[in-house]
Amino acid sequence: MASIKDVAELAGVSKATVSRVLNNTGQIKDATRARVNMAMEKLNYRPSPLAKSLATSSSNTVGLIVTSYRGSFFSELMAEVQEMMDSQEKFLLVGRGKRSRQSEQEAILKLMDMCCDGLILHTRNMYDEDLLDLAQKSTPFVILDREVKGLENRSVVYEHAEAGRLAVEHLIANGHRKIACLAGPRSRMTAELRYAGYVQALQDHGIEVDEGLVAEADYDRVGGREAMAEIYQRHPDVTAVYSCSEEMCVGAFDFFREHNISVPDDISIVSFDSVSICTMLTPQVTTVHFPIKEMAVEAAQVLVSLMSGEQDIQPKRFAPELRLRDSVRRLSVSNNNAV
Amino acid sequence: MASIKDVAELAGVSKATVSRVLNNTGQIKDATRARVNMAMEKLNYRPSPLAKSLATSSSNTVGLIVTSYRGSFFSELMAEVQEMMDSQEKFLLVGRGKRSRQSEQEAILKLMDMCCDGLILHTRNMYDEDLLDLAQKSTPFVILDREVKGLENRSVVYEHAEAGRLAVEHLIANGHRKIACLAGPRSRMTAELRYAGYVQALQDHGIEVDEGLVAEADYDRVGGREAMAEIYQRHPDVTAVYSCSEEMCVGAFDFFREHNISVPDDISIVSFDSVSICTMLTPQVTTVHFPIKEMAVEAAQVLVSLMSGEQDIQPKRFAPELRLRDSVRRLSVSNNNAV
DNA sequence: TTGTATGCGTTATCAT
DNA sequence: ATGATAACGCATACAA
Repeated sequence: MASIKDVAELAGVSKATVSRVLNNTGQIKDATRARVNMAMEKLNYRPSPLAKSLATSSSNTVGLIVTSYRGSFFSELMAEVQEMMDSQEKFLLVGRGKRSRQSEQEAILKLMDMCCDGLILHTRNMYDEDLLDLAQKSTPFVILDREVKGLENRSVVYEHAEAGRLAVEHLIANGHRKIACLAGPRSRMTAELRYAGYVQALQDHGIEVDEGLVAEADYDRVGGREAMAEIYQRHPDVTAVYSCSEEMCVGAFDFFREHNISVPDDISIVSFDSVSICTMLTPQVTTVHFPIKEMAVEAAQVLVSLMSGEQDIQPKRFAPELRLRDSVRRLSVSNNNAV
Repeated sequence: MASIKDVAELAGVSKATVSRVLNNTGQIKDATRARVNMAMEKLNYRPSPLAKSLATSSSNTVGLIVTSYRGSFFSELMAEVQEMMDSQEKFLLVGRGKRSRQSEQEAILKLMDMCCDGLILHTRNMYDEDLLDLAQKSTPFVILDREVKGLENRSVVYEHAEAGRLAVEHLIANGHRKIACLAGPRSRMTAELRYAGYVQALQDHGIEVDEGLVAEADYDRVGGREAMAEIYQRHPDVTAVYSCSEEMCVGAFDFFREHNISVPDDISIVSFDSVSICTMLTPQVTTVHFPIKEMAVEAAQVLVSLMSGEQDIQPKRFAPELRLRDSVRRLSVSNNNAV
């Protein structure tokens, strides 16, 4: 608990001088620098980040805000951001906006109170206007996986709709017409976009959208199983499913296992995927990859640029990519009872 | 950016009074309290946690230290701890000790510098003596998944060896004798214990330990696949495998898939598991469950008790539990070419 | 019930 | 090249 004062006394200099050697600022005689360093050593001195932050209104810290701490998706995101920040000697603070607009805003304020030098926002419930308001404050931030008009240069985005279209297109190209959709919660923009991609692909091929083939779940495993069950009950004749999250895909497999439905013989499936859970299933499932790691790194890099004062940044946009595996069967024309 | 001073002025009181209403301390006339609250409201006042921490040497914060941010194991741990701390209105700070003793110590010091009120340590490389030293300081902490002599009342432990024994015992009970072991890194105590359980079970049944059936990997998926390949090459006649981590189990399944080896027809497998990855595989694999979530909650609760000054706490001990599923086949006696 | 004054551990401005 | 000193925003012991 030695403070800068103790060091100063032991070294026979003033606090100011100690502060200078600490921060390598100003000109210091080698001899005194040595004395100061000795004193620090001897006292086992550790500067207080709290005091420093209070004095400078900065903290060598960046904040990451997410909606949940659960699952590999989050941990990979966090890991990538921290690793990027390691090179900047910055510490990562993470906060969680539960499921409400207000909660997310509070999390942000909390991190700002702690004087984070920058923020990465992977939030889901705040309004665009909230973000616009936030941009008025001085703390730089970048928005992960969301495009806000007016904040394009701070948004790291992914083409969810195009990704969904790609996935469903693949199913259609393989002769499928009765395609189920395991959709995410309507309230989430990205879920809406993924669903839009489904609709788009069907329309492109003149296939009517049948609401009975669509079921909504909370992006999670049990939700996926239940949604799959629901659809199967209504449409035992589905030949393929498009899953909007990897967890729901696992849930679908749970259902298939329980009912002895074989993939891809009895049913084909394509899923979104970000932490490769889909490659653990048997058979490995064909996916559209959502590159959360790369996006996290990009967000971190953009933030670093922002914090160092750069202005005109054009964050990379991430395009979807289809990863062909073994969960899609080509439907022979005879089986094809479509349009 | 309004400070307590601004509030005081606007309310026409002293800073001390504002501080009092802020912390609900002392006696305050309702009228003044109201004025102060109004002023806070009007100024959009937010107390600075930094200044508060500096003044009080506490922060309403607890620290969690882990070795890696990757994977569901970590995120579930973090999520559980945060949820427990929510009820205490405490914020969670998380730090990462990379892979060295020193790095872990630094992470701890860093969190202490931030004035964490308590620490949960899920570290792997620090020495027992380091922990003993740490106990001299005033910051309370609890050790997760490690038993340190002299710190039993701060250790939340799991019986890894017994868990391993249980798993292998199950294989043996089903007639297996040639049992491979996908072991974790020797350097990790828990890996060592899990391996010890393997040895114990074999010895209990008079089965000789064959080093050729054992391969070490880094607890991860690719490591598991490689280890499995290695063993298979040496011993194509293995009938069962004991996997010391769920990720390695996934890796083993990768190998099986590549070589058309069927579970449990061609080979049986039992694995450690903590975030239920093993239930995503086909067939679902029989596991010994490592209850990370429950242990995280227990650790958090013990820490809360510690922080509130309680002394004689006896943390719960966690016993292993076998979860029977579909990855183990009973070997008929005729197939049994063992001792 | 409220105010004054001091300290927490830094940085930073202004002298010297 | 170095020292004195005033912030930073809060808590708290002591007065009143």
